[in-house]
Amino acid sequence: MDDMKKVGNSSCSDGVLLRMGLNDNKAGMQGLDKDKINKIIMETTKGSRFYENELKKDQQVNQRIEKMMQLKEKITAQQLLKAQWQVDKLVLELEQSRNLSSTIVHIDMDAFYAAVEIRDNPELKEKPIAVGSMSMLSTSNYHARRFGVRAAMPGFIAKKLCPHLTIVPLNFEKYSKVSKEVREILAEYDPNFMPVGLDEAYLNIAEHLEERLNWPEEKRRFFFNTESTAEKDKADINMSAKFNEDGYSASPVLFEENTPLMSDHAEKKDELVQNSVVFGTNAEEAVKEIRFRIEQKTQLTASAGIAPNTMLAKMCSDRNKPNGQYRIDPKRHAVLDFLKDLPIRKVPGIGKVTEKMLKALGIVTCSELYQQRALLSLLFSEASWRNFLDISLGLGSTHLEKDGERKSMSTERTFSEINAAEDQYSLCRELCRDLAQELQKEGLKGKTVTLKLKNVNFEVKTRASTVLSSVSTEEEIFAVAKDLLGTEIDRVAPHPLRIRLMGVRVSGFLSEEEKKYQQKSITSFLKSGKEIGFLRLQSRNSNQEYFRKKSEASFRGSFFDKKRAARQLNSENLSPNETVSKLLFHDRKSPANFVEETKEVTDLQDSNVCKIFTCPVCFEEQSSNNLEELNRHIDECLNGNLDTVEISKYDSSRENTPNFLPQCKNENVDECKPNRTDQLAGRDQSASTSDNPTSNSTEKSAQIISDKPHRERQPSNLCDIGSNVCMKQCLYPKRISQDNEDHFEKTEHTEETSSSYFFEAKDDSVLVCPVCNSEQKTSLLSFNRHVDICLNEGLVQELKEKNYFPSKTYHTENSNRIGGLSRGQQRTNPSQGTKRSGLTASQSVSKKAKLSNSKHTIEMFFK
DNA sequence: CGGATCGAC
DNA sequence: CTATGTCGATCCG
Repeated sequence: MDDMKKVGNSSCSDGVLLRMGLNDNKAGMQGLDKDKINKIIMETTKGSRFYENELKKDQQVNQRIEKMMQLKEKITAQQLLKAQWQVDKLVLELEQSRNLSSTIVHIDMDAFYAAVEIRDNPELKEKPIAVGSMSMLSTSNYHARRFGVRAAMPGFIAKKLCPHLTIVPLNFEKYSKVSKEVREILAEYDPNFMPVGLDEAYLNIAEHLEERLNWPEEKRRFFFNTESTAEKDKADINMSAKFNEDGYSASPVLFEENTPLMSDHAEKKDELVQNSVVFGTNAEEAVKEIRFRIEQKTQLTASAGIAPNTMLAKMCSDRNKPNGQYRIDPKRHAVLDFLKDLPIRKVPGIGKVTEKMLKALGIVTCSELYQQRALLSLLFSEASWRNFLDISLGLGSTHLEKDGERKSMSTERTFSEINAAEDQYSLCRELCRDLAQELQKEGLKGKTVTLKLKNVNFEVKTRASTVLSSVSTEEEIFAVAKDLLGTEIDRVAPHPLRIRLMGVRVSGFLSEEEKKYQQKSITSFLKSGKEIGFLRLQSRNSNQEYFRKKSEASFRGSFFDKKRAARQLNSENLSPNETVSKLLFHDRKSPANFVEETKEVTDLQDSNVCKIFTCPVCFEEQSSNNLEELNRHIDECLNGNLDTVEISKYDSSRENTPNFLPQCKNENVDECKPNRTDQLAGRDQSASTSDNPTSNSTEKSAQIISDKPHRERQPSNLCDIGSNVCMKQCLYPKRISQDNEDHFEKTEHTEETSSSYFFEAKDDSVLVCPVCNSEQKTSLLSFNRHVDICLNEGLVQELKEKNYFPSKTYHTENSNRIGGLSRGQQRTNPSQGTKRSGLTASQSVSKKAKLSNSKHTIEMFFK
């Protein structure tokens, strides 16, 4: 059987090979052709747990696509027409607000980590190298890429592709240092530039260009670095050659807004002789200057893109990589020309999945994306199709936003299987400790703790819990996380939880306001208590009891999880001494503590000291100094008013989604969408609707638009014009700089990541199954599976019987509520069977469980 | 709010 | 043997 499979596998790979194009060994001895790369990857990957999971994910995407296609079938011509009309109305508006006046530059260091390592160890030059570890690579040099060695590929596979590959371990400190050097240069051109990771940055050089116009030549002259090793000399020569070329290669200055003075170019040649170079005043020259200076300073090359907005600039920097640059003129037609045949995958934000879904609709290039705009508006969410529209029109951010406040902080680790609960708890605690440390560095406290688990089958789960009082210390976080972990352990009991990754995240941070409030109210509150002269005589027991009472009454019981008691008992399978006591009674500073204090104070009812109290729940000052009343108030707050608190916080922290579409008023036309009419009919009651009760005619709509001619386009990204634009903030790095734990490497991906190296057959060739001879229009991945299945008819039958091809029917079994989601079957509509394309993990657990005839449900999952 | 997914680096 | 870590956004229930 095993042999059979092996035969099947290799014949499958060969089949793929044969159909995928026959250009053998174009790269000659120096590399591998696509077929060989795919074959090797396939061979080393097949059968692994990872691979199986990839298959599953692939299937899920296929189901999403299927669902989308079904939706598409139901769309009537009329609906499409109406959508077209509406979208085009929006297009007009967007077009009107097109802003071409910014000059955005995207700088991207070439193969950054690899380049740094090569620079520091010339031995590596000319060799294929990658940076990372045997389990994961961050980047590779261009030589290695010819062998198919790419970022986000595990090292051991890379080694098979390229046995001579040298893998250099990561050295973040070094990269950071180089990055800093580069940033020093960038800051001269735009003090507000926006770094992205260590190797990329956006600049808005509009101001610089203006000033630059008046700069004397000497200010634009830069010298070659002369103190040199042999290598460096060589580099310099190459450099000057390159810039010489670039500098004089008929640059399209004709349509430049900032046309350089004639003299700029004329003198350059002479200056070169003197070991220096003078750059012109236009954007391209300025960017060449930046790249030149970067190379002189760091011996590393960068690529750059220049365009009217960030999206375009980024795509431009990709164009002439490595060590090149490209500019899109700030003209509408230039933008559209650039996009015309550009594959959507090149667009930042369009990843593997979106690409595949759009491809199913026949959309590959940006112009096709535009052509299908009406259809897309019916098939995708509003955020999505608006984004698509922006893309196809070449619209993007024309200014660089400061990083907003961070929204979450997390840490996670991958390890070889851990299945002992005890180890899992201590690991969890460790993660909480690290996280707490980082949180405190930034003075953050959050209300939501999320636990992330990945089992040995690579299935990822997250479990979150939001508490009332914010957490920030190890103990506080762990108090929440351990419960989440506990529930997951219970869930699979008596089988062990077999995990390969655990992570902890804290989110829902308090705003500055809230922090101050909390601080003030707590301290004043406690101070009040102290002045009353309260004594600590509470026994732990009574605390616990009070605690439980409160929790039962409190909002959803979310904070004081009902399961706490159960968990207390359950955790005795851990080392009793340490764990139980630590798990349960450590939280002197945990949220619980607050309640304790509350009780202590409020218990002292007969005290008669005059003080103003601030309620720790609603933060309101209490007019009464009567402790009994205060006590009652707090009780009320804890019981009833929580909703109010929650809501007000919700309101203040959430922006409303702006809706730019004029109201969909055409009731006489059929529903705009099969399913989501709500999204077309905007919630935005913009003036236009009142002015134009029936915005049916095109003239009317044109009217609407000209009424507010230069209305700033509100970008789909809400932050763009957010209220915090004015907040002058320094750029603080969001990344946790973690330098501990050498066996848990932290990697960073800088280029061509996207994990798309995995079976991505970019070619469009139709795959024909060598067994059943049918054309397979699926991905290589699915194709592979198909052939496997074909090779074994019996298996096919069996799978069919077990309903493995879920295109038809299977129902949720509420008995398998793995995710803790109580999803009853209030829906009896049979068509619901089709509605389950977006399988959640828990759902797919039930699916799998069903497959196995419910013999085992969860066990097999964590097997 | 919680959970999953996507996408970026 | 051996398939990352961190973050934001979005969608759905």
